[in-house]
Amino acid sequence: MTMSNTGGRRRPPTIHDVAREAGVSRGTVSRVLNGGHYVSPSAQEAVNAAIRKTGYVVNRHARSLITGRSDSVGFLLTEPQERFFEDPNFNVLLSACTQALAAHDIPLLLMLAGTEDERRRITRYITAGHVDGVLLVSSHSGDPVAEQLREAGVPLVQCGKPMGLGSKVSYVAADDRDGARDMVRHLLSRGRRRIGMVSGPLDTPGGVDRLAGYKEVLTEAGVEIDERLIVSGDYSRASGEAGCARLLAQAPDMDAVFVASDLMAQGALAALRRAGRRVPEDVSVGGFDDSVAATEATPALTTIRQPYDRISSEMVRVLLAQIGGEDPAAVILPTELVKREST
Amino acid sequence: MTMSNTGGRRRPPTIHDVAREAGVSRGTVSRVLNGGHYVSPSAQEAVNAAIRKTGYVVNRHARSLITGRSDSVGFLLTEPQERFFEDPNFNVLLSACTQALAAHDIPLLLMLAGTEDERRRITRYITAGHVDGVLLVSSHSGDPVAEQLREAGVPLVQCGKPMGLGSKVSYVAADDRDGARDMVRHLLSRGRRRIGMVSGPLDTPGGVDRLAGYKEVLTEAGVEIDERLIVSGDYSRASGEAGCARLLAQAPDMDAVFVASDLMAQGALAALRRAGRRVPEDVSVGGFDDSVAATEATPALTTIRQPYDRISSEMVRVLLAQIGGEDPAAVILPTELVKREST
DNA sequence: TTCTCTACTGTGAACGCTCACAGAGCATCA
DNA sequence: TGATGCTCTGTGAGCGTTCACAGTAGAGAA
Repeated sequence: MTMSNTGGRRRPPTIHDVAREAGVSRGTVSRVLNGGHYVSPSAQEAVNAAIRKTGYVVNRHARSLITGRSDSVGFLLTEPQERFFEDPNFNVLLSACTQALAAHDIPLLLMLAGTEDERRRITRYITAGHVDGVLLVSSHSGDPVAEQLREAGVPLVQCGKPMGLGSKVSYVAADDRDGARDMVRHLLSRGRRRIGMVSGPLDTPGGVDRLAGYKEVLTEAGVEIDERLIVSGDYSRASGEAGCARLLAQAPDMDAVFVASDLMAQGALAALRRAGRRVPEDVSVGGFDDSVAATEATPALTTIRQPYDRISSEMVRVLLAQIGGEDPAAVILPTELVKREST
Repeated sequence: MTMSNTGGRRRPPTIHDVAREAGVSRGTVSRVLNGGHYVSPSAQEAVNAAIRKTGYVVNRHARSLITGRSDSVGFLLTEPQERFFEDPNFNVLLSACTQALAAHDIPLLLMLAGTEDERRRITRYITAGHVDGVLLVSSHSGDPVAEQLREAGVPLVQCGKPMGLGSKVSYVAADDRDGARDMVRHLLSRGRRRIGMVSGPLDTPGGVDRLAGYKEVLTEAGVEIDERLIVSGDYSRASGEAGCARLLAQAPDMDAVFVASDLMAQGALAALRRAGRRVPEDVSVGGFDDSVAATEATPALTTIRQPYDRISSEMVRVLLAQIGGEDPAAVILPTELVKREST
């Protein structure tokens, strides 16, 4: 009669139906559902059979209403959206986080805070308790959203080291400084001495730390730091191109350049090509990330691999621990030099 | 005393608190929350003031428990994950869908069905009613997940035309055939006659339709269809490179090639470069999608713009309509020729 | 006046689950 | 033997909403 055109979903079985089917009470079914402690093996078995038979799936809304947990997690991106489109790393991160959460049966809610309006709406949504915790991607410093969430006591794990170190916030990051050291040592081992650097934004720890590693190794090796060999970009391809062009203008004798992201390195390759420099014969190029941009570039980029899969799983691990009541934690993961054609 | 280290969230205000504050009953508050019909202006005003004062946010779990709706939507990707990493279009689609839903205050749950196991879990999650509807990205034919969801009566909108046309399922797609026609006409207008094609997979409507458009225009123009000028790829960069190399081997006199995706076109450019052909002097290259891959390519690609932002907003519109009880609908959106350096 | 209709408001009962509690059965120990 | 523990089970209450229903007040018609 009232069969709707959408196919007419029928009322799904409740815990009551399962209890009746198994010949036990709601309480027992609930106990089986939540770990099965204090349940006799026979009841356990009967309930599981009843669940299979009825096709029962727990109603998360009802559960959340009473537990106060939502059993869901937000993935919040406060970067400008274009970066999301452009940077292949976000995809890996997002995908790996989704999968890591799925293993715990926790859905991921994607939240994009582009405009001020969205930012406000999302903050309200989160602080209202509609997610248990937040995975935050925001490399820029002084993110007001992060601060607000922290104040509201929302479990939070940031991807990448946050700028204000005073605040006790969880984060998972690759060892930027050490990665940079490896790359510059590698360039030195190739006989390069006039090594340029296109760093990331200097209001981000990633930008600062990679530059610090670069300077550290050069100083160790007795190579003079030349400020004309240093510029900074914003991780976009275009800024890599512009930055490298500037380096070439300021220091025409540059024989290598360490670029703080693969995407910027792609841009740098374009600038070098336009300037008629051969890579790696005239100028070696080193990237950072080991994203698909590195393998797609011509020539393929030597780069520093950031273990995004491990970063993702650690972010999820730390977040769930924090939701479980543990203290915030910082995790730094090792990077790896990946040699390809550009050096 | 029991202040937890997470900062101690306090109990959020309920509809009851708002009612007390406003001096009205729960029912009145609820009515204000849901459209405000049959509420006096004075009560309306009092309730809104109370909401602002208490910082009340509706508890979605409680609401969902009684309405049966979850007020959330799943974004389901059944493609192999690598495509997700590689193809910039997915980002645009995902991001635009998230934003379009956000405008309706509906969160998006990201669901990646890579393995068989995940597929099963996700299907159960969806059919249990934990989302009101699903935005599905799956260009390949005979997707068992789609079929299962359709049978379960879950509102569903697919991105791209589905293969089995018999089944009544909503979809939003660009006009592939017409886009292909525009591109081939454009190549003809550049004086090209030996026009090759690297199509998409021929078990997808996109693959079939773009090839059909290609053949149609050539036939109209009186140009003979030469099967040696036609190969098919899988939309990946690598397959574009391999496909174009094969075309060059089979038909060395090829003077243009229409490649069914920008990513494949990037590969084709690489193959042409390696073969020593200049683009566009010796061979014109046309892509499809107008993704960032098109502007990043050297030379920048002439391509067919798919209106992904409109596709996204239409997908959301159609899905919400279907959740609201309307019949499934198909939407075909026009494409646009974008001329750049490669032709 | 009385009756009807409309605009508005309050109340109790759900929704499906978890949790605290009480209590039953059984073994162990003084 | 009774007290004490342990394992296991059922029951009622309640989470924060919405919804159906009943009911009130005022305007207009009979």
